[in-house]
Amino acid sequence: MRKDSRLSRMLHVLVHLHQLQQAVTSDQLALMLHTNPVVVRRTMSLLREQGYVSAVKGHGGGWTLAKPLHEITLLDIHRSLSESSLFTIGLTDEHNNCPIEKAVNLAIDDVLQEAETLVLQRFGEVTLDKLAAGYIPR
Amino acid sequence: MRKDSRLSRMLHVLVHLHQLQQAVTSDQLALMLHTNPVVVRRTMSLLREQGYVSAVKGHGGGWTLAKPLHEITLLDIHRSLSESSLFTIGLTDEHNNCPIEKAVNLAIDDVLQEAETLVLQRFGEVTLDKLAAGYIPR
DNA sequence: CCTTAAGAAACATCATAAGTTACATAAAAA
DNA sequence: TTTTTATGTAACTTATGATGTTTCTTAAGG
Repeated sequence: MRKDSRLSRMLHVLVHLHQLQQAVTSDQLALMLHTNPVVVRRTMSLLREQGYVSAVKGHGGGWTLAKPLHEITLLDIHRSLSESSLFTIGLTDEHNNCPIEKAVNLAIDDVLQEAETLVLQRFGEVTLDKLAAGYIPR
Repeated sequence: MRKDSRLSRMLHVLVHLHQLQQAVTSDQLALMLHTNPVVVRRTMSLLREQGYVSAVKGHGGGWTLAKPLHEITLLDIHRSLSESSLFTIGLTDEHNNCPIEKAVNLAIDDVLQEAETLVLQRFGEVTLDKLAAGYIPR
């Protein structure tokens, strides 16, 4: 299944922005991420809309952090990037009146909800300054 | 992100197989799932390889349960269907010597591992006879 | 031998993150 | 003012893997 690596990429970018302490262009970030500047703008613009970075056009322009790392969590970035489900598992909804399908979906969804809650909570506990310092696993 | 609905579909099929108590053809299952008999064979054959169902060719043939529902868990079926990750989030591995990328991946993976462990454990606790009886959420 | 069914190979479809092209817009420098 | 540098954005292409389809083979009962 295709993976969404935007969270990983953007976290990487944000910590680098913090360390460089100056505006970095989309072209520079694209080189860093082995990708395209338009992909960088597209993804970074989601973070700009939520106030985590700002962009300046023209000479000397580029991207800078709009908040200190310790005020940004993994959850903040995750939420900025995606409204879609965390899981590759999907439910079917083709038999509105079938009690078996209902029970199956309930059982799967029950577990996935619990796991999603856990992931979001953990993501909310990790601020980006912890990544800059070299993350220590639990 | 495209979802994998095979788990949901196969659980649905297995509980129906139990209730019908007779061989059901791929064509019948395809009608039930609003899909194609070849898709049914392809997916069911993964369960056959693990000994959860058996298939008989020819007249009166079709698919039957090879184990009682109470001896099959959601985890069994999930494992039979997929070796790939549960999550739509992927990590990047483009900068072998970048400590920031390492820290980012470690932080994300740490959380996802914990969540995956939880999901697999919960899936292992749910036997299919509970679905047949009408699943009651935790 | 005919019919019914699974097994299997080869190919098409679909959705979406990622990648690309092209052009508009804004700001600083020449 | 003109040029250069940068983001903003629309439109399109590509890659990937579950899903869907076609076609043929194999096996079993009648």
